[in-house]
Amino acid sequence: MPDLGKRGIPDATVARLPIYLRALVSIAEAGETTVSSDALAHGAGVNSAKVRKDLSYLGSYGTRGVGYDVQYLVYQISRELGLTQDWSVVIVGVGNLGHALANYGGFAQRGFTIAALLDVDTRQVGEMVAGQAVRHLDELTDVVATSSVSIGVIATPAHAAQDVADRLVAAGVTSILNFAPCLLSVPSGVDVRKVDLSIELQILSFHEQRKSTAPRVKAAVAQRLSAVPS
Amino acid sequence: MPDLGKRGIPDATVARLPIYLRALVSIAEAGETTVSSDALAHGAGVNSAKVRKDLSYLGSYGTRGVGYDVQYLVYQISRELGLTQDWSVVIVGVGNLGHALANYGGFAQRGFTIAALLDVDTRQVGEMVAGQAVRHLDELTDVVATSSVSIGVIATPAHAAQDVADRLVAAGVTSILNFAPCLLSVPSGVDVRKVDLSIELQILSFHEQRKSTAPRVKAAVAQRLSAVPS
DNA sequence: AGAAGTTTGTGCACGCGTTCACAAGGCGTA
DNA sequence: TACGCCTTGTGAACGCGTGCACAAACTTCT
Repeated sequence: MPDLGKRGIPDATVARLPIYLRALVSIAEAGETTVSSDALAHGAGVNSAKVRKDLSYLGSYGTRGVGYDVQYLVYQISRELGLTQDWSVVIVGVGNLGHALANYGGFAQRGFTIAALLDVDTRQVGEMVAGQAVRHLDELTDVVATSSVSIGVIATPAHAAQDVADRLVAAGVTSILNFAPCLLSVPSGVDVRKVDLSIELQILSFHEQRKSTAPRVKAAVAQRLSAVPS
Repeated sequence: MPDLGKRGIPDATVARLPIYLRALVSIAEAGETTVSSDALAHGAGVNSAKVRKDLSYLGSYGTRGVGYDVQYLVYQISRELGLTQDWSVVIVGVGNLGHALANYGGFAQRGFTIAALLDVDTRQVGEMVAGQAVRHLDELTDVVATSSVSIGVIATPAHAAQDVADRLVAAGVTSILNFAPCLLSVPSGVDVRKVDLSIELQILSFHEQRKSTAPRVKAAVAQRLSAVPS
């Protein structure tokens, strides 16, 4: 039993809350006003026991024999995740990935406002991306102060990432989302999450190789897939 | 003790092997020919006991009193991850994210060859991206067959992702990397890994909120950061 | 050769997360 | 009201992953 001294939600549960949230929005759009743990589990790709246990960490928001009120649950999860307030984000590095992130609609949709796009490349500075002019990295401290930025996104090459992280921390940013393929060193109290595109591919490669070298599995999969050309 | 019936490497270990690999390459570039579990742990951001236990699943490749031979370890990890062979990859969806992925050097560098870039938008088809002409999604089956593609990357909007996944599976792809923010349903035998940009931000939001509502922590962090303006 | 210093490989214990299984509780119907 | 049906909430067991701590093994120095 996790020692929740009144508010200790397990990390594994926190990581699933956004998934539940997305499933709930989808269910709400389908016109449902109430949802069972089983239906939500199906929409989120997990089993129902996990859903019930996860939601129980937030409180007893369900009704036995009925299920959960969709809108109420959306609100409770949003509140728990801190999505009832807006967060200002800076994106550092306006290469291909920076462009993609700046144009990704999923951010604004969930209350994340892009306060600025920054780069060191003077050729990029001034260019319009996603409705904003790219500004120079040296303006970071100003941007963080005036827009109350608490989250920084690093979309630079690996060799520049640590320097950018240091600047972000010095400017007062306490959460960093790092897309650069490298380890970041930050003081305690600053959260870093890492998204690494090539690591995901390498993990797939591992499993793919095992399929190739396990002829029985490979054959079974091939046969089933050819038998049912969905 | 994990039941490794001769070759059962734990998932948690597999997920760390690419990190060790990157750290090892960096160590090799620094001119080191041998490395201790402690040094490798430092480079990978974990503790040394974990490094030793992880590497012990691959075999006894170290020398007591000395450490691990860097080049040999690089080879063994590469082999275990299936990186000693080239993998063909198709990228479906050539929006901002598709562009970023196509131009990301980390793929080719690790033996992942982009066999084709596909899209349904006829305005995109024919455009040159990362040295390749974008082709229409209908050519998927041909591409998979002629280039022996086993990995598909989905970089489309969410509403198109399930259809693309179905097509990939039907064409014979058995591993999928999904960037679309939705749940994919695939037959067993097909591996799916998901990368979701906005979920990561929401997890950061959760922790950021807890910092705000825990004044003691917040104050301590702020004081420490202002005292040491790195 | 022997002793001292290093570093690996691993048995063991602990803790977190998952899953099962069921009691508790609410709804609908007669 | 009483009975049957449905769904939540959770205690308890299990399994995986982590980290400690130490024996085994190799190197270096005297």
